[in-house]
Amino acid sequence: MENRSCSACLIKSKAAESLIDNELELLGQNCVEVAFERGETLFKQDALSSNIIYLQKGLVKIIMQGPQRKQILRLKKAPCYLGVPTTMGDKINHYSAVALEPTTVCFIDLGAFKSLLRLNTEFSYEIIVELCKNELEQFHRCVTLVQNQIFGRLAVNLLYMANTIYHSGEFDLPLSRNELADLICTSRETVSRMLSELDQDGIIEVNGKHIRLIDTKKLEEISKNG
DNA sequence: GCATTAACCACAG
DNA sequence: CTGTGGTTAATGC
Repeated sequence: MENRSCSACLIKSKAAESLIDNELELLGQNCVEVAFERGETLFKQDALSSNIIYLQKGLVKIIMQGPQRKQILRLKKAPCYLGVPTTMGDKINHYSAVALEPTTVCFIDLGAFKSLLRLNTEFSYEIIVELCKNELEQFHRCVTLVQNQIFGRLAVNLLYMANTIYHSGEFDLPLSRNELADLICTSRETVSRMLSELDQDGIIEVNGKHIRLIDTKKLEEISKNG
């Protein structure tokens, strides 16, 4: 197997920035880079997991099969780590990850990852920070989903895509209406209706998957009150 | 009661 | 895969 030269990598994680030469070597010997197309599964719920995944480039959806239906837990954009909780926390994956656009990831051997956590405290620290930020985001998402009405939930997620994922008020939805419904816990019909209603009210412009935010102020209001 | 919200069903592009 | 219309159940004045 060809060794990765992680030291030369230009898209190192913040944690990996703090690794020294021989640690990067260890990482390089124990990781593999893989490219995925849109729709391909990076890892699957219920499968044995023995890798930590570093999402180098791209966008994925994290999904969990519930008792009733599929739930989209959240979208994750590179660069970030995936599967730390599900790989460290149990033998099998508790959720799946599917690419939403061409995506590049590094599969890191769990043993090597654990070694790095022990060897380099700065590395561990950065991993903990990332995990904590994730947990906070999840808590907020949870409260939004439970307490906001659907307009509010939709608005929050449109703003998230514009601000955090695409850094633009104009973007193409990476999800179908159905998936968007799975993300904000509603039905696909309701998503369709709400999008056209926001369009009619001149708050956003909808053209199939293409979205343009027009009245961001209003949308923010809806995201807080609706 | 009456209005609102949102799910479910059916059917058409 | 989407959009729309009708129906219905739950909840709140």
